[in-house]
Amino acid sequence: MPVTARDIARELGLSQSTVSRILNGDERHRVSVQTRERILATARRLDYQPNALAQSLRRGRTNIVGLYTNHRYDARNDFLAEILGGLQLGCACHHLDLLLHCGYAGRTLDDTFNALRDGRMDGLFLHTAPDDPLVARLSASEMHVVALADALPNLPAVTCDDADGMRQIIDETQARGYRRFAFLAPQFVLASVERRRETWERILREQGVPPDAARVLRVPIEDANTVLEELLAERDDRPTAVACWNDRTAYSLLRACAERSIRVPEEIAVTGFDGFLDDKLPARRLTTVHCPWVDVAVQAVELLVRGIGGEAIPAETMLPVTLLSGDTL
Amino acid sequence: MPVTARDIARELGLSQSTVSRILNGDERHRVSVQTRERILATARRLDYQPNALAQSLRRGRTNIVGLYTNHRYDARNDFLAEILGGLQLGCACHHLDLLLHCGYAGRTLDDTFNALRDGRMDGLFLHTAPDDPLVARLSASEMHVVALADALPNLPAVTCDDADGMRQIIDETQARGYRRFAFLAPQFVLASVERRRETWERILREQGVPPDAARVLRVPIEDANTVLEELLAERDDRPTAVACWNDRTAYSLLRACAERSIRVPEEIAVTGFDGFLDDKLPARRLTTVHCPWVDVAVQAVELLVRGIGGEAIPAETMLPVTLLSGDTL
DNA sequence: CGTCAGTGCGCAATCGTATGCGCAAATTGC
DNA sequence: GCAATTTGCGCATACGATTGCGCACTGACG
Repeated sequence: MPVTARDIARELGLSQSTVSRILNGDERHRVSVQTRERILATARRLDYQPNALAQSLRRGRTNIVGLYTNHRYDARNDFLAEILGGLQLGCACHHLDLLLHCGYAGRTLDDTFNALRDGRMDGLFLHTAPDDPLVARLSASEMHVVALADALPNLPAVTCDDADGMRQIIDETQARGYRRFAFLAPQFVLASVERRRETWERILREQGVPPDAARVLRVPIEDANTVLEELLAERDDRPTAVACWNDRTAYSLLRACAERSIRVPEEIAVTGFDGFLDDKLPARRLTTVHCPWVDVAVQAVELLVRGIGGEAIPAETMLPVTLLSGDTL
Repeated sequence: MPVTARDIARELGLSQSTVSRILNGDERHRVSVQTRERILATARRLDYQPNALAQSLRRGRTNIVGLYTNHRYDARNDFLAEILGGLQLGCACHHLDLLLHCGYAGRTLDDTFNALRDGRMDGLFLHTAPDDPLVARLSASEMHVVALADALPNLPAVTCDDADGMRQIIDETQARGYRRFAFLAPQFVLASVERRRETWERILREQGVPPDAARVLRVPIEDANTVLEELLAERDDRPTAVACWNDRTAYSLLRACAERSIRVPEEIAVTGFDGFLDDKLPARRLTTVHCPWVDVAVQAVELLVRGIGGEAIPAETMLPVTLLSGDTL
């Protein structure tokens, strides 16, 4: 059995409340120096560790923040790894720990929502689709929430300036004289991706590119190859500049090109988005946009902490991105 | 303010204990059907959600398990991503959530240890070095712990059969006639890596390979290139078959070879270890050993749950690995 | 009519800590 | 020497749930 504050009190013939006050350094409560020392010594000797549950229950504060995402953690999703690393960094600064909600199969929306508001955490980071019903439930609740990477309705968010990144890619692509374009988007909906796509479409339209020379293709996350090969199999009006929604998709495309002996960037230009993949991979250096996801997460922690502290926090915090020039454009 | 069980009781003129029993489906406590219905209806109407902290405090069970690792979560560490995905899967089956301990700068060993035993979690997954002082502290404590991927002294572990994987690699390498060997190990100590290295050294020794034809090189995790280039710069007795401790290191080596126009596998054979990196990367197919880290994590959850339930659990659970044949050997 | 089983529910302690308030003893002030 | 203050600490309750035990009432049965 763990040692409690009451054990210390009993041992010294004091009351539990006095022990508690000493251990918390309560200045308003006067205690003799000897008593203080005895309490501290005994606590050390008995290897006392306050019960965090009892403290949280009483204080109304757990020092735990949660992360909910509808995506899977795996090696394919290096984005989440970056976010997680950043959250860990940020949380460490504020002595917070991070609770990952593990949704079980057959859970309902209510189950999930309830698990997120049962008092175990002070605040929540959210990464999901804008139409996830959870978003509405959470924004209507008392919960402190910060959305990560993608803006969500009625919730504060920390994002990257995707639109600017996409603009830089297009400028560069146009400057090099490419004229037939494609954008590879995922099949699921992410606000940031849609923002990139919209920017891409708008700029090309503004520059007078005809609609049939600016195609958007939806790529399934698990099996990208089919779509990519169909794309490359086209003979005559195959796109010459393909902007991919993320680096992984770009790498898949590069591989497909290599297999068909299509020269990059001579015959086709390829660009990615994210820019955190290890450049030590035995791959060519991809032209991409670096999104500072670690910083995004760190910022998000700052905001959530301020939100929990009662401050108002800005609706959207957008971090700048930078173009990484490789040799695929 | 959240609704409590007392609120429901007050609303209905009942006692809080009756409300609690109904909501927990306590069969031994007889209650009229009408009362039961009224309680359930009111709970629904008031959108009641029991406070998890109070429940945990009383029940002595939090349904939270922790993960402690001394490594960073980031895109370079896809191993952790796999583990995390597996833990999430396993936890979901048992309605557990996962608490990531975020160590803050300047924390002492005691701080960390105390944070792990303050009652917030029922058990812990551990991934660290065998000489981490935390290991001894934890194995001496009452905490339920399962080590992940690497065996740790006096703690149950779930691992992969690295030795067998390494044996398969060596058999294949020898069969193809390579005669000068090197093993690339990381600079930090991981039990599983040392096991791979020992197997590698032992088998080569058994097969009569002279010691100077079986070299072990320690590679710094952050800057592998220097070591790799020194290795490749050697002219005459450069190794012809290099076994890397993981896939990332192997990919780095492949890249270094490509830059120096060294043909793989004609001039040098390269093998990896882990086998979960996306084969959609624009890289050649690496010969490697697939370690089922997701399954390892899922197994670990099963064991931890049984340990928490009071069952004795086996000291080491070793999962089989499989050789993935690429074209680099 | 007394008893006994069964029904329906509440009292109160407990988990371990935090904290407002009060009270006795010691000290000070005049 | 008496009041006023200060020192040093404990009582009791709260946080929100779980749970052993007991009590009142009802109906049945002999």
